[in-house]
Amino acid sequence: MKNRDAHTEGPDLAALAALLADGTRAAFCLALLDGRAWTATELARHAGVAASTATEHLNRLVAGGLLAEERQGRHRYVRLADPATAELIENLASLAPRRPAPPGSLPAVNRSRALARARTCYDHLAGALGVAITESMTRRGLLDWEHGLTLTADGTAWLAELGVALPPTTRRPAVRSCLDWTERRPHLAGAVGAALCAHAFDSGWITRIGTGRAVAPTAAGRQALRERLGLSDEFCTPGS
Amino acid sequence: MKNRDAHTEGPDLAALAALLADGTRAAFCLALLDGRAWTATELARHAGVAASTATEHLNRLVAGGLLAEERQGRHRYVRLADPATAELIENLASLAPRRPAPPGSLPAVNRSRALARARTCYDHLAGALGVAITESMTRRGLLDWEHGLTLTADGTAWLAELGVALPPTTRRPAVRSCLDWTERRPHLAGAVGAALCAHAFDSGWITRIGTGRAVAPTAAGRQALRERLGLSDEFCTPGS
DNA sequence: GGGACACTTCGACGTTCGCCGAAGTGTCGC
DNA sequence: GCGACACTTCGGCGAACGTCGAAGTGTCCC
Repeated sequence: MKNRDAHTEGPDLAALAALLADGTRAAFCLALLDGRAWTATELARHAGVAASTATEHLNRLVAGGLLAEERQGRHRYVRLADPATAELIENLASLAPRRPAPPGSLPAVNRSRALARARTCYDHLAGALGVAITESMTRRGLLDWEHGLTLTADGTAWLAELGVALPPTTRRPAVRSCLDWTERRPHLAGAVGAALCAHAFDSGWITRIGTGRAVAPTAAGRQALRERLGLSDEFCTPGS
Repeated sequence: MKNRDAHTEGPDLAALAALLADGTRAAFCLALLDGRAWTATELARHAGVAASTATEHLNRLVAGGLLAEERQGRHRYVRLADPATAELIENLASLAPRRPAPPGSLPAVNRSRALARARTCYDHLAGALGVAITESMTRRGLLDWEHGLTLTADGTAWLAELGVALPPTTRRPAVRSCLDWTERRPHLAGAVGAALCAHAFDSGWITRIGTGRAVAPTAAGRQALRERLGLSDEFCTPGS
């Protein structure tokens, strides 16, 4: 009989990691990083598996606490359970090895490029656009990284001037650095990152591309980003 | 043939999670969160597996990039690859379900209590002591959480007065919040958290308990923590 | 030089898991 | 009320994985 010190009370790391240690379940979680709710059938199609397979995987992810579900008639909607879960998926994604592009698939390459340009990372902006916004805010003194990441007084005023509504003080950090796994540089997350992203959608600055989590700035958005943050059009044009 | 949108270019989340989705490999990684290097035999004993099993698991963890290895004679030492890996394990541990204590095992309960009181969390202090230090620094205006976690000017001066050497500006965040999985409240991580922990060891304020990652303050440490941070003795006494 | 120690390799074994199709249930819309 | 749709349940199948012991290799110390 083994004497297993390792299995005393503590976090069951293996149980949590096992939830994500499967290509289909991982694909579901990455898809849900767009912040929206998907139906079981949508996720099955996205991952290329049978509906029965999708049901079984979703049951495990919900039971394990990573997803939350909601029934509407004959549809089963699921979403990531909470921001902490999204942050975990983001962290894992930033450290995970990259899967190479399948050779010769132009649609797939275009999708990857669109994701790299601009996407939602659960509830904030990511991709080259998200990183550019973060760097511009830093240059303009709205964010300060020197003694930890903080929103400066200028930053608070700037958000108020934009009409960005921050939620009342919560347990959630106001600003958080999120390592962008396509750009390999940080973009802004946390409550401020989420509020800025919501504002960008609400103001019609950005719009979704297709059904994925890629987004693109609109003409009004390009103008606003140029005026408010001095971003050049390179971050704002559709790629070729 | 399936049409798997999900398997286009992107992070291979499942491959990374699979590295940790096993009780033995998870136990290795949690043990290595003490920040030290362990030999293969020590890890095998800790996890209660045969040496051959340990070798095979370590090979996978090294190949997967989570561990780094070093040979010294007939000993194979391994450690966590870098702070980013440690942070990932910490994040997973804080969200993982808790494994209940085995019934009636007094040694195991004592080990859990010791870990909850004070331990190293890779390179910074965790447990009730780590959380208390963080809360006291916040009360005294050395840390500010309101617009993102930042070390204040008072905090920088305080560290200088203590003789805590901060590394030159690096890519690593100066301060980072780490959710303590025993206390369920945040403790201080990042470069400042690491420097404070190193100072506590160097100054003889804390000492390791046995071979695990539990630590305990010394008499000198208790006095220093009382004088410098106003911590009461409840955080500093060995449990009963 | 030889014995002990730390670790590795590999084949065998048992278990677990992902997948699917078929049959079923619950919901909607005509 | 019935057909279509979304989803679920379950048994079967094949693959993958963790474990170990035995045999082996490399290192140390007497």
